[in-house]
Amino acid sequence: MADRANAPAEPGPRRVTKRRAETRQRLLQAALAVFAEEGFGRTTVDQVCARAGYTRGAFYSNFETLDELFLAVWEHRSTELITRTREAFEAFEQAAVKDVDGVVTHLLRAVPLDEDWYRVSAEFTAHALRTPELRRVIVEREQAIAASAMPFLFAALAEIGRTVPDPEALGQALVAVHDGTALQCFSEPGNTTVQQRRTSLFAHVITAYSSESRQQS
Amino acid sequence: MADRANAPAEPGPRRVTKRRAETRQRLLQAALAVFAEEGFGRTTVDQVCARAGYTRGAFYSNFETLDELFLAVWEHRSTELITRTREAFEAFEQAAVKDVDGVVTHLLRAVPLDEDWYRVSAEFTAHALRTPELRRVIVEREQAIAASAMPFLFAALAEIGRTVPDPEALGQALVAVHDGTALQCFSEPGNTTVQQRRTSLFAHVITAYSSESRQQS
DNA sequence: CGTATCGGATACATTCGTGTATCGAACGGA
DNA sequence: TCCGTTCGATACACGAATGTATCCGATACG
Repeated sequence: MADRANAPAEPGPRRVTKRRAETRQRLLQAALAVFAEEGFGRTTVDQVCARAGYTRGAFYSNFETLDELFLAVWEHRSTELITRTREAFEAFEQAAVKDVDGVVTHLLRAVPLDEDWYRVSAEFTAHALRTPELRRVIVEREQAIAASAMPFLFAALAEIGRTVPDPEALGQALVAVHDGTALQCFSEPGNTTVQQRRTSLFAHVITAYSSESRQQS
Repeated sequence: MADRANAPAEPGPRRVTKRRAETRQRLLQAALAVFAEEGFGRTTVDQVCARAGYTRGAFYSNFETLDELFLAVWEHRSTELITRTREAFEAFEQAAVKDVDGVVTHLLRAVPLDEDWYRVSAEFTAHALRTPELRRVIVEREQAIAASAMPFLFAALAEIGRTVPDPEALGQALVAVHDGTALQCFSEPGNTTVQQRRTSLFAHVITAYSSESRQQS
């Protein structure tokens, strides 16, 4: 009650220590792995902690409920992937692209296909649709993805003399195509045809949503 | 032990009665609803039985495990949807289509968007990726979908003078687009723009994967 | 260094779900 | 109508996961 220091009615932990951040991090990492293996719904607090090298005490000291952890894991990992993608794009900066296929190659190389992540996000998606306050989280994330990747795509297209009349429509289309084709690739891992079709679907969509402007830069 | 009648070492129930089929059916139906609401992973045997108006005895008399029920529900519902779609197509038989947009309209009207089903199948998908012997089930289903719907699509396209060079590629592309856009529609229910974009994405893809042959029929 | 707070470990009580074994009623065949 | 079989209900025992309360080692700070 009689807190003298800087305690303005904040019930959270007063001083966030270094150790705490480390623990939290390891729990997030472990949870992602366990969710991918067991499924969120069948995952137990103990499994996550064991995989991270803790006991259940660590969990209850950092999270209230498994749902909270699920959300944290998903947000953490998805921002991580967005960052990684942007970095990959920046690395391509000066690489020359000649045509739409070249753009697609870049795009697909920057956007990784991660089966573990697919499993987890598929289940999170279903979970979010069941939880009203989580719906917005999903659309925000999709917008963030588009906002982060599109500029690079435009730049690449501009290089080959193409412009995009309706950027948002293309963004939405590409996200849909990415999500939809991901499953196909995972369910037939060895099948190269599926992956080629994925590539050409991207090419077709990008072509359809962009138009030849004039000269190449 | 000393079974005299027609018991050729078959451990399953000898005579499948009418009541049994009815029970099974109601369990499947109830399970679908509960899975959609609670998620498969968090669903309990008792919840399913209660919703169907039974007690747990009914379940254990019809299924071994929840996983088995999950698979049964998914297979039942997805074949049901395939049938329904084909019927919808057949009803359109003589309706006149003028252009690609007309074809898309038909297509989207025949293929329903069902959020409950999306939730369940998303989770089933993740579940199947975790379970080696279920991967093939998914690809088989996707092939069945394509095989069932494509003929109608070709017929409609033929009517407006278009042919499809690579049918399988188009089938795969459309399934991917359907799956990918479904989530977008569900996460922003009120947003009509999203749905329009979905429609035009279908149109673009169909256009890109078909070519003008000659005259209309 | 010494001390106070923090963070994770441990122990405990409790709830919840499962699987099985048994019972009784409905059903189907003659 | 009667009898045997089937199917779902009920009861029970067990295991597993949760949440909390408490303890002790680690860490930050003066």
